[in-house]
Amino acid sequence: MRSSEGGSSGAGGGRTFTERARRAQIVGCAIELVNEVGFGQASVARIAQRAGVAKSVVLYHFANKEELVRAIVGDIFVTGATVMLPAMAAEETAAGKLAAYIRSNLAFINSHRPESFAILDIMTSFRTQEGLRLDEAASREARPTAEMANLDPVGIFELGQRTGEFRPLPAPMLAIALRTAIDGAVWQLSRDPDFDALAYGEELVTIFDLASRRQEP
Amino acid sequence: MRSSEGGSSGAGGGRTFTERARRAQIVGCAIELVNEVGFGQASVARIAQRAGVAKSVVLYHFANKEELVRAIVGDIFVTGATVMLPAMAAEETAAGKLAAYIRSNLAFINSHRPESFAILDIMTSFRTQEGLRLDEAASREARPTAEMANLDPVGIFELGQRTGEFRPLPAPMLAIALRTAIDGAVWQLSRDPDFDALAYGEELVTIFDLASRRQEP
Amino acid sequence: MRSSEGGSSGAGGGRTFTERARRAQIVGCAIELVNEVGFGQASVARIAQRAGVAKSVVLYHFANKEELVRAIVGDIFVTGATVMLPAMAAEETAAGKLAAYIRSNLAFINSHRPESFAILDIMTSFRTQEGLRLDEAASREARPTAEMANLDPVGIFELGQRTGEFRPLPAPMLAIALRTAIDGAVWQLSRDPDFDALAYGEELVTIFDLASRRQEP
Amino acid sequence: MRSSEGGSSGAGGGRTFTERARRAQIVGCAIELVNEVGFGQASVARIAQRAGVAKSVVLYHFANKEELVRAIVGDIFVTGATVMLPAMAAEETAAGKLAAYIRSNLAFINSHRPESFAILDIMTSFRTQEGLRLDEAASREARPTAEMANLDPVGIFELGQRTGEFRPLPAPMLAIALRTAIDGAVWQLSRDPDFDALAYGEELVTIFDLASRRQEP
DNA sequence: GATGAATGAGCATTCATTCAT
DNA sequence: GATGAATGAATGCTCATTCAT
Repeated sequence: MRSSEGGSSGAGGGRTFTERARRAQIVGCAIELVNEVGFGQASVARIAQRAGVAKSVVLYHFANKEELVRAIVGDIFVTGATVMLPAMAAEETAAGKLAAYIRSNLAFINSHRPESFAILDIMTSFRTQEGLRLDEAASREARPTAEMANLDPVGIFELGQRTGEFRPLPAPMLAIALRTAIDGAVWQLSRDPDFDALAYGEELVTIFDLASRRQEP
Repeated sequence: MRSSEGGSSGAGGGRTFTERARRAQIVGCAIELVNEVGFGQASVARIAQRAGVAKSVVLYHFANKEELVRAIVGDIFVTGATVMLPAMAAEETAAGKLAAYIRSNLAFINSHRPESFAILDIMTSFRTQEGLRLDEAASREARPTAEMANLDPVGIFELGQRTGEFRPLPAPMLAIALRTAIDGAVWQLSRDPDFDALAYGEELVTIFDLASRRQEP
Repeated sequence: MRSSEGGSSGAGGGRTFTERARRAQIVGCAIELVNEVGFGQASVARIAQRAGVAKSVVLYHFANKEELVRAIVGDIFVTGATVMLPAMAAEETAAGKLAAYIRSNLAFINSHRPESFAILDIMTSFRTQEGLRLDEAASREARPTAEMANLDPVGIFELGQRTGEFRPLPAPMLAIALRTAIDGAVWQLSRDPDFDALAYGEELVTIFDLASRRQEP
Repeated sequence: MRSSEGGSSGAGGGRTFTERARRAQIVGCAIELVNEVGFGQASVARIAQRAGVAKSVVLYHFANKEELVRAIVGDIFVTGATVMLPAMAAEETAAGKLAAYIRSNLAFINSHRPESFAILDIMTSFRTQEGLRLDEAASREARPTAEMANLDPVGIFELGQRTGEFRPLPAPMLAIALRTAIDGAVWQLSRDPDFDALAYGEELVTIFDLASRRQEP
């Protein structure tokens, strides 16, 4: 019997080597599959088939499909945060952090396309057994998935206002606009693999710089 | 036997009054349901149940589920275009059209929340039998769904550059950023019904005005 | 879409002829199967197979397995009550009703063996989704399944005491002893088809007559 | 490799202390679980979980689930016989043995409720791989499980007739009625924990005394 | 002694779809 | 126009069992 605990934190949390390897393999195959056929068509059976294991193996390692989905999302968020948080921390000004946020996010998207497509699909398609989307469920669970919280750019806009770098602006709204504009790269990339995501990132840096910085008289 | 033709164009295209009414009723119920439980859980059976008709009635009026989905999306796009296109046409400058595009789009989202939630869900979740998303399928079908095309803001940015109103900018990228930033309102609204979508619209007007207009020296 | 309502009362309650026929056929096959392999092995698939229909047909007519089980049990109880209640009503004395209860019950068991075996198996094996046995669930449902209540012999023992026919006795305990002693015929019959259930009934009449009637000094 | 032999006789038959302890622990947990969720829901996995061991440990100690079930039933029967047989042997008359049989059986039921519930559930629900109930399988196996045989009250009724204590009566039928009436206490107790099983036993003593003893003219 | 890993068969249930009426 | 009936494929999940370590 395996497939309990659930958490995505704590490097492997007591799992054996074999288990960690299998879990990683299954998560990887699931991401690829979601990518190719969409989350709606990514059944446990097809995931198992793609991983070359029996369907029951998947459910041996993940208590149910929801756990698998959470593992996928957790994995990707952690990977993303690992890239983005240091990049942001390296900057001191709000404008610097903002640009670092955008650039590191788009670099991640560009180099982790399957993961990015998968997470966008899962976030809109997947519902927990209680009918909630994953982010809604997460916010109801007290443990607000530190990674998700830290990846919300609202803090940057608030900082910029406190320091006077930015014009007076509604930080939460700019955060929403920025986050979804970034998602636009994922959307576009999944339709056009030749889309230049990094250039798009630079354009977003320009847009949000122009849109947020204090106007010189 | 009914349920052929399929197209969403032409006011009811030869359909009887009863038929048009039934189709509208079913489409309406489907939108409500997608809204409540997500597209993944919106089966033909549940849609029929909600409409108070037999499951087979739904498939009498729509050849298959894909046709129903196309009807839903077509319906909403037409409704949206009916509001947005005149608003844009009433403006002469690119900046005016841009503001009108954003404001009319957010007004539509704000007053047609179920439709907006549904379309966002369908666009990411639904795949045709060949495995394509609806917009991908539409662009492959030569008939590129006039409405969809007209609602792409890329033309506005191109216009603004031709007239010199806007700074030199990559129009397609700004179009992506704008479209997805607008979608951000739908996302947020579906999590927080008290979100002020119109104020968000005004902020987007500000952001994209700052971000696109020619800088005065 | 079928398979709603649920109740076993009201002769066919609005169902079409075809539906009533299919339901009856499926219930019949289920009884036979429970009889042969035990309730634990009586899966929906095997029931359908035995009925010569697709598995989904069973679940088209019964919302889920629990509904099917309830239909089976309800059916048998109604049939049993139809035989037993008039037999008891025809007697005036408590002793007469008691003998009629036992004889009609054993006559029913003897002539409806598969049904009797099935109901005994279901009553001990089956649990509702909440983990309750069927009789426990029924008593929690306010609607205490009139048939079940009327088939409880406790009233007879109470009557006999009020009329003075019977010795002072704890009616509920005698009712339990009687009901389970009658079940003994089902148990025995399922092991030895040659067991003389009617003679056993006569012996039970003797036992419970001797055990309950007022002792002459 | 362990888990062969199978028999429930012989005090632990060559097993080590650890092994006997583990088997006893698993059997105990299985009884508790059957008690709580019913035999149908008592999977090997859940039994192992409750015992705090790996699923494979259960199947290391018992060749398969059937062996575990046999061990459970054997255990309980032995325990029951240990109480009941001496109680009966202490009496000389058939009436005395009869009363002792009933009283000791109900005392056992009252003080070993989980065991009693479990055995009733298993006896009706469980089928061997050949589709037989456990008692049917036992009688086909020549080795008729001494305990089971000795716990059949038919001998008492036969004795009572030979000695003239009892009226002419069909001993096997009274045995069936008595055994199942006793089971009635288990049934009732599992629905109502406050049921007075010992008083019920006294009532059964009365009933079967009245029902079997030779009538004085 | 004990267990982690794997597996295939089976489970109840849901699905979009077909078709005769 | 509408529907009841039926269906096969697929869904997520549980099961007892095997086996190498």
